[in-house]
Amino acid sequence: MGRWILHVDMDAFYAAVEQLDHPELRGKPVIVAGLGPRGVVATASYEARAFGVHSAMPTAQARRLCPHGVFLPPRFERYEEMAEKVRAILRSYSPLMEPISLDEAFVDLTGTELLHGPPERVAQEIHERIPKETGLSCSVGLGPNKLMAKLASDAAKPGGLRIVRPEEVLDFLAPLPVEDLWGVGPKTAARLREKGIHTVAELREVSLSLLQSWFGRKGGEVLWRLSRGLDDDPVVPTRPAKSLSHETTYPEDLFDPQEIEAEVRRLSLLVVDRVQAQGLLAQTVQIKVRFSDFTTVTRQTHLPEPTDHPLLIAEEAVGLLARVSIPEGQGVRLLGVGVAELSPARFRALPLFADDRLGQTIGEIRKKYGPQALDLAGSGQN
DNA sequence: TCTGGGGTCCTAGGACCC
DNA sequence: TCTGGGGTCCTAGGACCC
Repeated sequence: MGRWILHVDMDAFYAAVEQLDHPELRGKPVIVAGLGPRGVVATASYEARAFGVHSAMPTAQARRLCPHGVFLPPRFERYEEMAEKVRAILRSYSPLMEPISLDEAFVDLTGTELLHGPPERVAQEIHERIPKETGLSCSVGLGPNKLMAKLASDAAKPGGLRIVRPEEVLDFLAPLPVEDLWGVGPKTAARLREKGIHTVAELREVSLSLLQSWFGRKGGEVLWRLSRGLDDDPVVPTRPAKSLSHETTYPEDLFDPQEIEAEVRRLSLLVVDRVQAQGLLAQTVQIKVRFSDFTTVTRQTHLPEPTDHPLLIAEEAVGLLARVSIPEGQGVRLLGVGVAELSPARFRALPLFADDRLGQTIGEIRKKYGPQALDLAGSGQN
């Protein structure tokens, strides 16, 4: 049976929320960005895009392009609030609603016809309701799968609605540049371009076996299917997180080994706070170090048993740090700490030492009094 | 004033085993 | 005194997404 998948993409979401909350900013170039020396643009309003500003661009560059722009730091709690409003609207049409980020979501409308009418009409209704009820503009795409729904909403941007019916898929895809396909990024696009392949129509001419010889068994097959609009990825409302991490890019590179170690402990505790808050245990600890020249290394270790113990995890992270040799003359630009192999804490194994409640206690104190209440030796300010 | 932060997935290569 | 051939597990790196 054919599926109907809808994709909603909020237009310039963070900037639009700022313009909603601050009416005097409407019609002006608004740029939500990291404001530090190494910040990047999260979202530029369409007025700012006219100056060439776009997401992921260094804020410094955006300031040069758009000196009169209004630069604001992100207010994620507020965006989350508005995202939830949008999600509530979407959920009223199907329980199969999958948020992709704060500003995007898929809805599986297959089989909702008896309840809500034909998917084409539902798409129109959603497209009208979201601006009416939230004050924010959105683009809506409807297609036979996630791939086509997303490409349809891309084509509808900004503020439009686009429906791609199954029989229209191949013609719709044909003229698109390959990098429009989900999963084809700059590297893959460049490799395809070298081979003279620029559009999806051209990609479709390449045999499966040739694609596989270029991009591996799996990668080749994915490209082959994408170019034909084939995608059976299901809409999944919630998936358990597979990893949790915190990372920081420092305004200036770090050189002092003690400071670097203290930062790794600090990040570890931030991660553990989240692990405990979500009632999880982790069995893998990983760190990430980026040097002045932007080269990045990672180290990870598998623990003998799952844990949410702040000291244990922090010590593991510091141990991983010791396995990283910082190249001559390089400072540390970014540090990250993460955990993976997560499991629910209700399956916690009996503690090795019955009276070791220290880890729990640290977590409880930090929860009650905030992360500064109890830092590990060496991670304080001094 | 070059390049965020939080994720997912895939692959290559070495260790190890039979 | 080069070279087996799987299979699996683990780690590090990289591509990609928003």
